[in-house]
Amino acid sequence: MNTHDAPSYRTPSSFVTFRLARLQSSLNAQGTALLKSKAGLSLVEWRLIQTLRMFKNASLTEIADHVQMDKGQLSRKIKSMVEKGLLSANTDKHDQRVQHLALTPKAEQLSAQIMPFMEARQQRLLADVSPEDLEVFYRVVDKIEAASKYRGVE
Amino acid sequence: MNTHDAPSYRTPSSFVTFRLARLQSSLNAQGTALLKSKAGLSLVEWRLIQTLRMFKNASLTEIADHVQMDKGQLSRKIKSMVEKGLLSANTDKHDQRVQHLALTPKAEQLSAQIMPFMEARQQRLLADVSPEDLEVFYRVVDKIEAASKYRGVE
DNA sequence: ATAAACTATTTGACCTGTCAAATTGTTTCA
DNA sequence: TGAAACAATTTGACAGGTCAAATAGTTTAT
Repeated sequence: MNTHDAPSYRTPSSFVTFRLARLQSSLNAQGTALLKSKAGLSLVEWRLIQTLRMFKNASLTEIADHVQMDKGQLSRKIKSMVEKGLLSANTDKHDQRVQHLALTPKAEQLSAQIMPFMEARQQRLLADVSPEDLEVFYRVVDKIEAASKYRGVE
Repeated sequence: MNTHDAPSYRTPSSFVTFRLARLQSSLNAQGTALLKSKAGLSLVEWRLIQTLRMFKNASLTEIADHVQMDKGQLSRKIKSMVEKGLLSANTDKHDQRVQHLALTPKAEQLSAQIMPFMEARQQRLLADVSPEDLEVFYRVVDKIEAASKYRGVE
């Protein structure tokens, strides 16, 4: 139907960033579909729930640090999750600006209900990866992430 | 300032997907900043330019396949890039639905101008990664990506 | 005590990503 | 041929992401 020219020099996917972007896009789609079908949650909601399961009573700013998410987005999302009955917020005694957030029983229960599916998914994703390779993989991810903080000055 | 409870069981970042999402978010921010400062391009524009440098005269659908991008988004983006003078489109002789897209000289020139910075960036990102580790890394990325196509049926 | 500096959160504006339906052109096949 | 099936692209609606400015509360330093 069409004839592409042969790759003249560097292909887009020889950029790590291209590969990772494509991977991420595919993972997002899979995660979104799974969460929606199993629990009617969005990926962001799932992430917040897991983060709060781990860092109990965290504030918006603390969550933002952990999940690397925009505070504006977070503010709105938290609001909607409180309205949906997934999160409860109560004001810090000493600093009235900060709200400590916690999961409601409803959210805890939803989380417990989906967790098996999400863990099964993780295992499927890594099914063919040996422990040694996985270790290398994480190490490389860490290195790339560290380098991605750099903002060039040249 | 606050006391987190100790991680009770599984931390969010023990999910590969969390780690990758965070990495991606950081890479996006870096790439966006670099492209904006060096050439006033968005990440998506850069990606399209590179894709068209590689697959000359590709159509929207072909590009969508390569970069794994939504056709709707692509349609709008292409339109705006044509308006900006970055892309030229001409209709296929045999099928009037398809437009073959190509870079304008302006886009070629912009691309050449930024390429050194983008390549330098890639090298910085991978500076501390040995070739062997990188190979393992890419293999794992491929495996995860393959597994991410799966849509569970349970 | 109080103005200035700082911090947490919210809000507004705007761009990107995703899904589904609509539109337009092409092919198949009775 | 011409209706049905198909394919490429566009459009609409809406969630997610990013940036910057606004708001509200707290701390610091005089």
